Amino acid sequence: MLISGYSESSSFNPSYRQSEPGPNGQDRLSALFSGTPSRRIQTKDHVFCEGDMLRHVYRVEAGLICTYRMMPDGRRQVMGFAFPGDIVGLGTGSDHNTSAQAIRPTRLRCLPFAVLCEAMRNDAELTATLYEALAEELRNARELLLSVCHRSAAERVAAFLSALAQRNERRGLDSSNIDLGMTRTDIADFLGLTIETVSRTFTKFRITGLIDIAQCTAIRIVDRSGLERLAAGNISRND
Amino acid sequence: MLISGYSESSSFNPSYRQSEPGPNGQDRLSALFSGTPSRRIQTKDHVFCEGDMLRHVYRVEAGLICTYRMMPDGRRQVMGFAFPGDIVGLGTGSDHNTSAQAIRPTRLRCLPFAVLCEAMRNDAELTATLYEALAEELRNARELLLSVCHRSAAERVAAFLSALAQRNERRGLDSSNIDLGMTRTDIADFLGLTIETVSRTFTKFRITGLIDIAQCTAIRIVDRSGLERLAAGNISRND
DNA sequence: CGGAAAATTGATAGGCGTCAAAACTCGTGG
DNA sequence: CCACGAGTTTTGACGCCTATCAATTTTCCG
Repeated sequence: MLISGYSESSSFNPSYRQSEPGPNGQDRLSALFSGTPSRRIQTKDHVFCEGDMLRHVYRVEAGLICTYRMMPDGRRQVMGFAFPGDIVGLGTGSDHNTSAQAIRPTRLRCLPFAVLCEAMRNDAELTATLYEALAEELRNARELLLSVCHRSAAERVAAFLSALAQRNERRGLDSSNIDLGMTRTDIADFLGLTIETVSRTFTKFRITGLIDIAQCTAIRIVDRSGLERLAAGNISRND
Repeated sequence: MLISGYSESSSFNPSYRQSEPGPNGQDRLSALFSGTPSRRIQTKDHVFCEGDMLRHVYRVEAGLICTYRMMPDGRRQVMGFAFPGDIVGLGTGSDHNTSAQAIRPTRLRCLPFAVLCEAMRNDAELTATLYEALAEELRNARELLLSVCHRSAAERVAAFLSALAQRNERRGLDSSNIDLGMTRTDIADFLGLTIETVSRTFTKFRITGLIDIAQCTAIRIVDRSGLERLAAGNISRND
């Protein structure tokens, strides 16, 4: 399972750009962002809402953003979490089709969409990079769909924790001690479960020795391979 | 709910291309396809498989394609159905991340990916069109995620039938008499249900007067607004 | 310290998956 | 034209997983 839908550096793979190994689109995107003003927002503040006109594209500098959509009946589907380095707001039409909300104090850089469009018009490399970022989004959305549709609660939570561990690993952080940074509600809405089920599953993992829970939001992974086997569906559901 | 993940003409909305109303990228894409050879495949034949190298992009001329991914445990998630006019195979990295299989005799046009890339490198309009097609994919994947995660079986099936009716309507076809063209298994794997549940739901809809089932694959919609209310979740689940 | 929000734990019920069998569809060949 | 058989669909019985409702405990800040 992938956690963040948005362009994470390590996942770029602009395959259809076969030649021209020179300065790549990612660098150019970084360059675009580096000149922009930064903005600080508090926990629960919205970056944008579903239906808002698309004016800016954002890059998370610090903090944590979650993107979500609401159902007519008031339920919420979290689409992904954007960690520092991730880009939020790409790939919509003229309007945002998700809402984006900070779930802890966050610093963002804001790139006007018009500037990005103008740059894309003159820079095929940059366009290719954004195209790939979007393709990555799509892969993540499909991955999430698979996770949520065809997995038990335990498998979903295990996959979620594994993904966080992998993420920390890629970033050179501690892959055993995970700071969730989000509430049970956020996790539940991401995994298509209820907070009670998420909580019970955490407890079960603690009892079976897969994890340790120091505080609600600080998880220590004790048996990583066990967690990954469970996530992959290789363990009976009544474990 | 949207049925086909892929670029359907009516859904294009290249918002970030603000100027240049001239010949648009869609026309250019059509032009690219019109020179390609066409290929006929039979029901159950694969167009490509998950993990295959990305060599071609396809446009469905006639028939019906379904794209899907497999879970490690053998379960299948249908990602979408591609009807005539839809494009299949976009937006992956260097490999396909879904499989695509004909579920009835189908005719395709095959555009070599290298040709498309070359064209994109020289044609910002075309690139913009493909970018939008990808964004549309992403919207559809998210829509499907919402459908599948937070809706009851009846709501999902109702949404599915409504979407088919809307699709027929947009195409100027009969919006009441729907030819599914797919098996219960395909529908079940798309909606994240079992074939038994799909079948039972169809039966319940027939009994409650929402639909008529002439043959397994030929559905007549009797109470369209009822179906749409149900799809929207506005009716109690024990209806 | 105090109060609100979040998390945990428990009891219960119901929807949907699973297993099983019967009915139906449709293409093939006699 | 009818019969046959494989594949698909329908129907039924049953049980499990998870949502729901409810109460308590813990966490987090002011």
